[in-house]
Amino acid sequence: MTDLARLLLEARRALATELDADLEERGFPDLRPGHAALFLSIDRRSGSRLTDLAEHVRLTKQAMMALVDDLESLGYVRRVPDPNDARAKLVRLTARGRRAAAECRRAVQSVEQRTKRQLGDRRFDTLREALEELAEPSSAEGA
Amino acid sequence: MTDLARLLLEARRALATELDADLEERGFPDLRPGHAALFLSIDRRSGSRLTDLAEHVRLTKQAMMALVDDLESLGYVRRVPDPNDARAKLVRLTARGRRAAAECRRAVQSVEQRTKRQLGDRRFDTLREALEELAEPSSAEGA
DNA sequence: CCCGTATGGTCAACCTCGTTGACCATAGCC
DNA sequence: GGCTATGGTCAACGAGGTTGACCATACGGG
Repeated sequence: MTDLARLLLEARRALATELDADLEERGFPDLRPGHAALFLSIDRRSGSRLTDLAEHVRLTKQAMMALVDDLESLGYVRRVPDPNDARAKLVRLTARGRRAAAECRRAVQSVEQRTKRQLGDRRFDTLREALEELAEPSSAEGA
Repeated sequence: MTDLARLLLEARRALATELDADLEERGFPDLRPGHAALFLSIDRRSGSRLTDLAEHVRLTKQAMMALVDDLESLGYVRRVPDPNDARAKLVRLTARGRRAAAECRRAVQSVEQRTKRQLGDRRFDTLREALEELAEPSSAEGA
């Protein structure tokens, strides 16, 4: 079991490393896998709220904040006030951000395709399914 | 893909949390899942070298050191000089350590059994297999 | 016998990815 | 008009690792 846990960690790291390398090849060495998830979730036109992004990616808003801070300081994203809610801000892609988002999609696609090829569609699906079941909080019930 | 990575993380966390809770119920609230791996790897009679433990668990020796430091300060383990090699030390279970190790084995077994039941043996095996393939460094080749 | 290299353990610094807790400002209901 | 809920933010921390540098001992070859 401890090795299962370790395998989960290592598999994740392998995937992350691969995506990272892919992103770098595409000219975005400053983007890390975590950012990609944000790029895939953000609304391309109007932008998205921090809270919505966090929820979509299943992160705390604080964690999402850190990602947005990164991307903002790198010039991929800008925070603009939400016209409909003075508390909120919209995280909006800059022109550069739109390019990056597009490459992220491709990079993610590419890794996913390769993984599917490596594993075969059936095992890939089984893997995802099994992980979803394990990841559910309900797993650890029943003392 | 980014969600696959996330699932790997979450699945791992779920497993770790479950093991942690199990360990606590067994009276070892100060043990964390990382320690369990050590307990499962250590030679119960003569003890094991740090390097061997690290290798067995696929950790750097520095990371293993931290675990051993923990367990030593908690009184589960002692470092004794290796009679066959003045450079080396043997990490040896104390009496308390032996009890803890036994409970760790049971806790790990228990989580593993439950997981197998949850997933079914076939999917469990597929999962492990798939993870092993993904975790291999060879996965990310070919730019 | 002595030297160079390999190996075992250790220290220090750092990173990623995430968490919880506390707060403030604005929303929005009654 | 006040009360609670919500959006964003700051600060601190934790787990679980990594790399790099080092020192002492081991061990093989001249």
